Amino acid sequence: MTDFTTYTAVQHQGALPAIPDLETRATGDEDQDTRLWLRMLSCCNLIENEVRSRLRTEFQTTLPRFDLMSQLTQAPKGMKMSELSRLMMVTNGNVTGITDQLEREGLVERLKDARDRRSSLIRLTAKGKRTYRKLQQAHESWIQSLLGGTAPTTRETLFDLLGELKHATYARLPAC
Amino acid sequence: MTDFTTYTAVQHQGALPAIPDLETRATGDEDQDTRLWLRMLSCCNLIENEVRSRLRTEFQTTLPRFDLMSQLTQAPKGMKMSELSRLMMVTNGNVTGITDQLEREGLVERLKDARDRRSSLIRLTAKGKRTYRKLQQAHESWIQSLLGGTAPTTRETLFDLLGELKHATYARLPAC
DNA sequence: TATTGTTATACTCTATAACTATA
DNA sequence: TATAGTTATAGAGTATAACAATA
Repeated sequence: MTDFTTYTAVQHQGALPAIPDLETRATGDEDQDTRLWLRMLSCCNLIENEVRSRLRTEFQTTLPRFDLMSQLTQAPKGMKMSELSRLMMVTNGNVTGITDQLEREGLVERLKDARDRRSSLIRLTAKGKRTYRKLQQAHESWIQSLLGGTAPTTRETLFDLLGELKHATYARLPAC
Repeated sequence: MTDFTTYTAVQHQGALPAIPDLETRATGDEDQDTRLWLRMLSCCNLIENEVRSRLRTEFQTTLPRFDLMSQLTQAPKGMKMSELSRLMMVTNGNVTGITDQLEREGLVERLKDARDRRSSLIRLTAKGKRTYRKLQQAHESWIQSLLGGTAPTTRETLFDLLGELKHATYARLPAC
């Protein structure tokens, strides 16, 4: 094993350009699982960084805020904080913080749950729905322009195989 | 289009368990690119959250610090800050901050570049190399246990297709 | 003038833990 | 006792911008 030969350099020699990212740290002797992981991570980071940057500069918002609003579109009657916390995989305290921001801007509202006075239900306001629609459309066009270079068969196969991988991985998380 | 039917629920009905994550926000009417993106993102987040958590609890460190050390293993004679910044895709100021932390702990050292006195070269110390080796071994075993449930043919195909996607996406980034 | 790296600042996200109110 | 949500705290990462030293 040579610790200092980059995997990227080996694979791309004379053909494809080297991409500066996480994957360049692969050294050629990783096991196959690690190579797959680093490659998937670098794909995600390329896109995620771009999306975060555009959400910030074009809409003055963030991915977690977009995510929270997105979750709420599926619960027109409102969603409990604890449910949001579970779906977003962050702690209750963090959901409170993000909700506070969105509430101050009039994008979501807290409703009292009559059946359990400890709980509140969060839902999008009319303004929040309008705002989300714009965000979602912009997001979709960004993704299309970033991924549009991928062949449809590649995309479909990837989608299916990532589904397999996701479920295999999920089942192996200690928390499950 | 129905805005409130979750894609996850539709796809998994009666077969696979619903996984609480970003992908649950898909509503069934996204275009194929967006569906692929959300699925890839949720795969990454499942693994990344687990890795971040274990780096913190088991090694009191973080992914960017691990990443920086990892980049340095490929430059035994040292790497410039600006090169690190480019590879890690973060700003110079942030590389300075992470380097400061690692230097305080004796894991990396700054060397003066005789040819350009503005620059410094960063490299792993002996202690840093030992620490990195432990981290890398733990990381590899975590990934193997998380991805080990994936069939080898699935893994190989994913690896190749993600390579395609990565290069197609990279070419479409505005910054390029 | 441009580049390398540092410093300062402000902000978001995150985890942890203590706390209140309710069940 | 347990649960839902809030608050407080501390820390990390990030972007932006001003700055010094050097090229």
